[in-house]
Amino acid sequence: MNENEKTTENKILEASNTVFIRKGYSGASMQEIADEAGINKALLHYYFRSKEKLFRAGFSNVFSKFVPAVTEMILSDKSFAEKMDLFVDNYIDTLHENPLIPLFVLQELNRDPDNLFALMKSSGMQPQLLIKVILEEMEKGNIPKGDPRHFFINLLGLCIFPYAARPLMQRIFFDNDQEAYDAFLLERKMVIKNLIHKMIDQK
Amino acid sequence: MNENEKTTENKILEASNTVFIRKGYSGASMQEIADEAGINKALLHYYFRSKEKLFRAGFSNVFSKFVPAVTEMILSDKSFAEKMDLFVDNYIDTLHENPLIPLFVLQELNRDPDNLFALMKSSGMQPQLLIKVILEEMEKGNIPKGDPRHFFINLLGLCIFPYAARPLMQRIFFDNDQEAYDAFLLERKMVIKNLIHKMIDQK
DNA sequence: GTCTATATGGCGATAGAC
DNA sequence: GTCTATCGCCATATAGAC
Repeated sequence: MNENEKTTENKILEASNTVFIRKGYSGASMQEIADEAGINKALLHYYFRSKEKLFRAGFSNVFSKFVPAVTEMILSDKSFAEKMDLFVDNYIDTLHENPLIPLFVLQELNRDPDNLFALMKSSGMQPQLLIKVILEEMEKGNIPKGDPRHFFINLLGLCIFPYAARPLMQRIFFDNDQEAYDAFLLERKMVIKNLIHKMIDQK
Repeated sequence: MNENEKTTENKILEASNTVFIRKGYSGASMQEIADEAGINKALLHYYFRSKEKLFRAGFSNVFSKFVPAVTEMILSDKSFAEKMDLFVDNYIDTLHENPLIPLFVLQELNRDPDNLFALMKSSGMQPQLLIKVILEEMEKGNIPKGDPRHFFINLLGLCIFPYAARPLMQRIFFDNDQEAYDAFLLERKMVIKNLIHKMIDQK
């Protein structure tokens, strides 16, 4: 499907995601979204009545991109260590293709947490499943016992932070060299997997 | 100094930080800041000419809160492991007292990275110093060799992420129980220190 | 469905009285 | 220094022609 075959609705949704992610909710304007979509401002309201409704329509789509990495990992019948490797690889790849999403999610998460939480549930994400898997592994003695929530939040922080803080980190540590930072981000797959292995290693 | 003895300028700065941190730059309005400060909108412009200038005046102050944790650590003559412990304890304490700052910084970092970078330098932060310390320890053979930037960004991600993503994490994993999440955040001091020790442990 | 034109309101910023 | 009143602009949203 090329550019001309896209429905107007799809063009709007793509454009709105681009702009909302770039500028945040308050920073984005309907005019800018219309320009990005190559249509008129009034048409946005024809399709999505209000800015808020347009935002929500696009947002669920964005959020759901990160669901497959988790579910694929949980459903696989590999060992726990291999599941973690799979998760990190998938998650970083998805982040790398959608590098602006973390900041976008963090912003929205502050603006309207209830909305975000609702979207997360409707997107089919089930973090409790992962917690359950971790607890089972602890029971089986495969990994050290502890609060699985620390484990999971460690994992997320290690993966997400370098993307959310990219503009600053790239300037501080890489002379604002974009390619060098991209390479660094991909290196992190190995770094994080090694660290996870140390976390689940029994001494 | 009680509420009445504060200068108007100070009241404005406090109010602007509160509102900017709560709503982000675009989301905050001069009217809301004036209300928060208990003064008139025009007075904001009398003291700080523009919204942008008001923002910058308050921001440098906020950012500088995180500098002491780093410098104190670097200047101490303790072992590397102890330095890391010191850093984590100080950093998490500061985050805990200013829990909204991470998100605020991340937002601003996307809106105007150059401004943020300039402020960071003028606040006296010298991340290169930490990199240098880590490299020296690697040379001495005290910690495993590797890219010190991964080490540092791991550290930051582990500390900062749970604060930046708090509204979501608290809902997902703690039934939105604020006290439970606060306790969890403070537990992380130990969790992160243990993890750091595993990172610097030579097998 | 898509456009131009416009209504309506809030925004940042300023003028000027006190 | 502090206020009220207001300017000019741009935001979201709507009306109505085609």
